[in-house]
Amino acid sequence: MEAEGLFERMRDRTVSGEFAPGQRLRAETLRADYDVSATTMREILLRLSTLGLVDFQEQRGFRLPEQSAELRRDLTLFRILLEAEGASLSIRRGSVEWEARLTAAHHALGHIESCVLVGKPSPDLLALWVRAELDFHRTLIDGCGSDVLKQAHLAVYYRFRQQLITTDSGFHWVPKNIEQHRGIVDAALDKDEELVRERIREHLMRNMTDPVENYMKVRA
Amino acid sequence: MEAEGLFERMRDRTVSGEFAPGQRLRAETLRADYDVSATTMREILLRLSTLGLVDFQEQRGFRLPEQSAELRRDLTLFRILLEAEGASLSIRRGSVEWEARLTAAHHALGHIESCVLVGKPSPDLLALWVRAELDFHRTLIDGCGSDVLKQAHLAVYYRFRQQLITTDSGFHWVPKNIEQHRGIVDAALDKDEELVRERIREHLMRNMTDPVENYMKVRA
DNA sequence: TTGCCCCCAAATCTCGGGATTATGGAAAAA
DNA sequence: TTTTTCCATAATCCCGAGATTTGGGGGCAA
Repeated sequence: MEAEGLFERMRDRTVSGEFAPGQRLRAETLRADYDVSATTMREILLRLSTLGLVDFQEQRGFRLPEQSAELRRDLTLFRILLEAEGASLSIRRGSVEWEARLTAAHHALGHIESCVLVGKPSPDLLALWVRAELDFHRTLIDGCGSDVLKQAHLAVYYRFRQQLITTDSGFHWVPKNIEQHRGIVDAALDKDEELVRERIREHLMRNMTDPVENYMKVRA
Repeated sequence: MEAEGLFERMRDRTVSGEFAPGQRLRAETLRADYDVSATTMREILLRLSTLGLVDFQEQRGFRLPEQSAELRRDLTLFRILLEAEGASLSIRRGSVEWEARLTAAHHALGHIESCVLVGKPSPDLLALWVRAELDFHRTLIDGCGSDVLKQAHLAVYYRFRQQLITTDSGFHWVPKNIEQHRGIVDAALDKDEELVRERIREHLMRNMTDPVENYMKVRA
């Protein structure tokens, strides 16, 4: 079976909220889901552990990382560093094609968030939103010209998402999210690097200032 | 056999210059070096590929990444971003214990570089220098309080080192290196964040401005 | 009751083999 | 001579099973 698709699918599962923090991930159990051997599944889990999406201890197996406010804060600050720098570089390099893609990604994300506002929060809609949000933030730094930065950002994004699998079921933060995204795009199109940095910082900081008590688990 | 030690040993080999850029890394061949099976070695190589230290293509095996000036530039700029930010944060948090460790790491590195100046460049001395240089740059950001930043820095450092395995055999750059390291430490002890950032940038930029033609392969 | 040690069930780790796929050279056609 | 096709060789990839280690429960002594 194609191992590369397996890797991405398992990566998505580790950040989707399907597993609880600290839960053991037994290769022998997961193997049945894709009809592969335990060895192959172990391979996947080892690779995920290199990215920090799975905890691995020799002779003691795999488990999902525990949640921690400090790690959440750490990942948030690092995302701010990378996205602020990446967006700033993207602006400085000034590609019209990048601006077009950014507005497109923002439009798609905004559309989904509008749907969230009126309709009921369904798991499908949440999945769509997660994908659109990732696409938006990746596009934001996509013109920076540094593959290394983009690669590091993607890795930290997944860890960040994993730490936030307990997300608000009421979507009460959506209005402010729409406003912040628009603000970032506007500042980017104005080529105001400092303002973009500040608004990215403000936008990502939200995840830390909102009290954890307001969050509810969403499991598939 | 203990797989964790294997991983670190193979990681060091991929950045030591033992293998040529683009060289194939056959699990079946490498397995003999540690008396393990090809499966175990494949596991190690897969993990290294996640870190970017080994190229992996399905059904086409593993190989050492090619050298490229663009990648070297990219890694350098990213190191500057992380080290400047990490050092700045370390200064801001102002731990006396961190300052002590920084001066200690600088002293150790300076001692080795002094030996390099007088003696002949031996492979052992080169290995000592590599270790001391890594230790110095890790210590520089060690007080930043962000495990995520430190982890990302270590990962990019290894990729950077791998791209520079073709290092100057004459060590003609050592005097300037000593001067730059001292300048960074002095600025750090003065708690001058901006100066530290500028000197880190200058120090790391050296690896890009020096023409590649001046470098000679050093193989064990 | 408490603490320590031993033993057994369960899980992990490693291995060699077999199925699948890429590679490279030779032969045939243009 | 150059290009294309084909096939033998060699490597990769995946699997099931055996060897090794961990964790926990029961027994014995204090």
